[in-house]
Amino acid sequence: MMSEQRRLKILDLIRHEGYGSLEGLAGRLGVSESTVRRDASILEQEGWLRRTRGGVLLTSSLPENPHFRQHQTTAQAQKRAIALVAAGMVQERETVLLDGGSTTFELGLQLMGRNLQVVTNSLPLANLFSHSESTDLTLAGGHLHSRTGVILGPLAERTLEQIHCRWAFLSVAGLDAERLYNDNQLLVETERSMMAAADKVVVLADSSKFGRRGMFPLCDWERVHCVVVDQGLAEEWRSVIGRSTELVIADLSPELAGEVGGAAAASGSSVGGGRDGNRTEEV
Amino acid sequence: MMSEQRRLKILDLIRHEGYGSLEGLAGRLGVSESTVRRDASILEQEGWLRRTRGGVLLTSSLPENPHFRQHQTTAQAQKRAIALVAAGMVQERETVLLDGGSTTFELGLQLMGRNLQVVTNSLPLANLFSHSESTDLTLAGGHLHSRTGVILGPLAERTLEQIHCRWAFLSVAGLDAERLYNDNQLLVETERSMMAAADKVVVLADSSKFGRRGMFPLCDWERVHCVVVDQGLAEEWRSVIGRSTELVIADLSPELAGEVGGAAAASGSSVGGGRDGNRTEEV
DNA sequence: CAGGTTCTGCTCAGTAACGATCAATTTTTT
DNA sequence: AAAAAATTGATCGTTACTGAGCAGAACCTG
Repeated sequence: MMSEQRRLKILDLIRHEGYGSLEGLAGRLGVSESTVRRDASILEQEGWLRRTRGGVLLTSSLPENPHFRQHQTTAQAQKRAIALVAAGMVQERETVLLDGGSTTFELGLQLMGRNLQVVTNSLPLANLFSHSESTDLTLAGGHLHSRTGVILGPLAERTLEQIHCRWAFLSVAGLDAERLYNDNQLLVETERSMMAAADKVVVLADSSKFGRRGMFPLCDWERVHCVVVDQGLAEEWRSVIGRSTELVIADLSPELAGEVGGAAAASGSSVGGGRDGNRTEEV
Repeated sequence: MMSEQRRLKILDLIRHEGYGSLEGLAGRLGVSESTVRRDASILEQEGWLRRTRGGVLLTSSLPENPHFRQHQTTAQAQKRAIALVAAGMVQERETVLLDGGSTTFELGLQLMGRNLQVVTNSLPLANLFSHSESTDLTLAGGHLHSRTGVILGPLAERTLEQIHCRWAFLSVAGLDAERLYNDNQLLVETERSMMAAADKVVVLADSSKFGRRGMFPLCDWERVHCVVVDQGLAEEWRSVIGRSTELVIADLSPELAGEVGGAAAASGSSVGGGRDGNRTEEV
């Protein structure tokens, strides 16, 4: 039996019950307990589940789609933590605009199966939602940037002009005290259209992005209502973000990871922002 | 020659389960494990699947799509014959508009690797070309019809209004002596936009579609420059098609069925059409 | 708090799978 | 028809995964 497939099966097995004992899993999978223990450690590192004594606990709601487990990067767990918080902001039947990028893809995974209207310019995200019964999907038209799988250009902007959403979740290549950046001219233009189309603009950025600048400036902080970042963010940055932007830290602490249902909301802690910040979200 | 087909078959085989062991695939394909291992590496490089120890996993970027499922059914062979003829019409560096549907998907397979600008409203086709270096891809925006993987609606039409192509290859649900039909209102509207955007409108229809009517009329024959059909077409139909439309029969001669590369041109024989037909294509 | 039990991380040897290589075969070109 | 190229399958040394065993830590239980 293949290890990767077995790990998928472990996730599948605990999806419904939310918990699985090491012994039980070993029996059901036909492998030794050592192996399950090892798998559990790996899956925990990747942020899929949390180990408890004698078993494992699901941390995030998993999509039905069996092909969701992408190549695992070290930053994957952080990205998932960010995605969990962001998913908690969104309420049923709202409209959500999703940018391309690995973190927004994680958010897509968390949003699967919910009753939403999703708009995206990302081909991987479109594939993710393409079979979903509960989620309505609208795709931006335009030129496909083949390396990243993102649709860009004037046509995409034209599409986005026709649309209004409650939320826009964006990726960036970097951000500093003044503004945000991305590395592709067309992408920047398209993202501006996204920001114009949404009530609330949320930027998803892992902590490594802070202090890094991209080739093209995207916008100033005033345009961004909220930025979600992992707990790796250095202290000095927590006060730097402009006063109109709320800063949300997505911790990956154990007791919070235990929250199983879609209600992963409470796992973020708002720390930044100024007196007049947009604190409307119950994060 | 054989290898490319075998790789397609590997994708086909793992599409159902989402994974496949090297050993099992080798057995089912009747080749050695070494060969499967090589194929798997190639397919992984192309982004179709992910290798794991002992087997392969389908990549999330390629959703289960029904067009692959039909192995070598007779319908499949006919569709491929039609696609081969259609692919032969297109010259390098031209612009091609591809509708959704199983036959146009086959055409997409035939066009892979060629130097073209492709426009489509089909998610499966977008995925097909998304890895391609040689083909530029533009996607129509709009609402994704999840059952068929096709993008429809006013937004798509808005996108298509901005575009002009040399060729439009369309699918239909049925056609009779007067006009062509499809079964979805939105699809019909979108296809009309496609027809308006192209110099040459080519309909790909296997012979079973003739005499069948769909729910919504699409257009009359005057709007269609060419229709490609398999050799199963009954004699009585060959003279019925309107005089402005060229009828091309795609024969399924053995040596042609093997032709995979682009140069499948000579396999069609033009028989229908009237005195003033659009005979510009060298089929 | 003591004692027993369970669980854990770790090491280690056996095994299965891997990539690289090369000869045999088929296909294509000259 | 001969030469060249590509493809295939077998072999081999290396790598990665697996399961068992073991010492110590964590968890009841009285």
